[in-house]
Amino acid sequence: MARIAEETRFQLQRGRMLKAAATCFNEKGYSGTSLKDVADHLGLTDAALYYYVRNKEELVYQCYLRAAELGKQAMDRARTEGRCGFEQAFLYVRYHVEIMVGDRGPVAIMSEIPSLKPTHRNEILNVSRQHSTGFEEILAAGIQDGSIAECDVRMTGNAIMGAINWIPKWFHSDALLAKKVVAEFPKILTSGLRKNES
Amino acid sequence: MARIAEETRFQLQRGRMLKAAATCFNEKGYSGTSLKDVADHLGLTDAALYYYVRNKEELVYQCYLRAAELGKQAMDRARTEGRCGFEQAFLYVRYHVEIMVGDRGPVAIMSEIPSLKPTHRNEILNVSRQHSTGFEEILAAGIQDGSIAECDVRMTGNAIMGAINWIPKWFHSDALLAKKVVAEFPKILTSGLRKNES
DNA sequence: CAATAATTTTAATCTAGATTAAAATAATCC
DNA sequence: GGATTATTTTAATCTAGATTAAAATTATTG
Repeated sequence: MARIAEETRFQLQRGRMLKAAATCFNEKGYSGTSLKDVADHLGLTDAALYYYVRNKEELVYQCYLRAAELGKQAMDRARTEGRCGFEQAFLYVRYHVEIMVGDRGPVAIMSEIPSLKPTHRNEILNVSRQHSTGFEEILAAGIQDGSIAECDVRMTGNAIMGAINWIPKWFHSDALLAKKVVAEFPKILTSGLRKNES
Repeated sequence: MARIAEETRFQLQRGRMLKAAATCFNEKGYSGTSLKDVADHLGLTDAALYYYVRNKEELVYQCYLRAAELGKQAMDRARTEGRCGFEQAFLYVRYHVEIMVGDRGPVAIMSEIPSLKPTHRNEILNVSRQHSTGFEEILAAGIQDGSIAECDVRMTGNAIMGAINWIPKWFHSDALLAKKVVAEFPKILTSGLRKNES
């Protein structure tokens, strides 16, 4: 029964569903998107979604999990490739932004974490915390290696990641604008980190 | 019938209600907060809220309007007091952040603009657009007067305001942390704007 | 092609929570 | 203190949209 092929098909649809859901949630808000809205994007019936997900809560959860995964990928890559703290921070912004405005997106804004069921909520919160901590470590490393000026890594991390997380609020699939964002955001968000040579 | 006093009372309760609603929306998410949740914060019954607001949609709308107003106040003040573009940008961040973490808050994150009814949605979108434009003008003025380095004002505005708007996501009423945020955020968010004396 | 498994639809329910109307309480004023 | 107005509660509805079960369809496999 072609296990591999079947799983691929299933997972493909599921992936499409998560993208459609993220699009809807970002554009129409959580309360504004019904399962029918998501299903319409896929040419399916709302009931069909239940084949892929237990309920709406799980749909949201999966969207957030995907968002977290993509963010982690960006950070891992940046850590591998960057040769100093500053470079890692710069690349992280670069790669994460690239994901948010690129074809792998859209990435769902995590507006509804509180209404996830406890297990899911905790998992998402943990992953998010790890992600924040990871970025703070990059900043701290940069201060150590002299590539980043002294700063409050916690606040700086919050500021930079907030700017990134907010992107879906004003960006909606536009290739030209996407280029601009990728070109500008990394510069803008890290130019303040540079060690001042005064 | 003491018009003035009565209106004061009404408006006081209404103001408390908006704060309570903003708190709930930010902490429990939109779908996660029922009118009963908001009412509980005030020691009232859910039905009582209908004396102050036509329905839930209008409650959200009022919260957003209040958020927009507070943001505008911060910007107006910064424009008046700042002596150059950079100073205005710095003060705007300062004052807006002060509001978001201070006693006049909390400020509701605008997650559900799409589910507002058209008139309300458009009004909020207009005000937001004006606000963004206002900040971009400050940046442009700073570039003109030489206090801010050349940059893409649109992207820079999006980055800085995104970082500010995201604050309620991780900040929850904590006086000590609030002090830190007010001390750090303005520096962090504007240090990249400075004209490089190289 | 028959059989089995995977996917989707149809057609009902089911439900939390928003909303409403009327009654009750509290405040204010002369 | 009695009358009038403001505020809140009680006790029903009402509803969009989530959920479910069973049937129909489509794909896959030997």
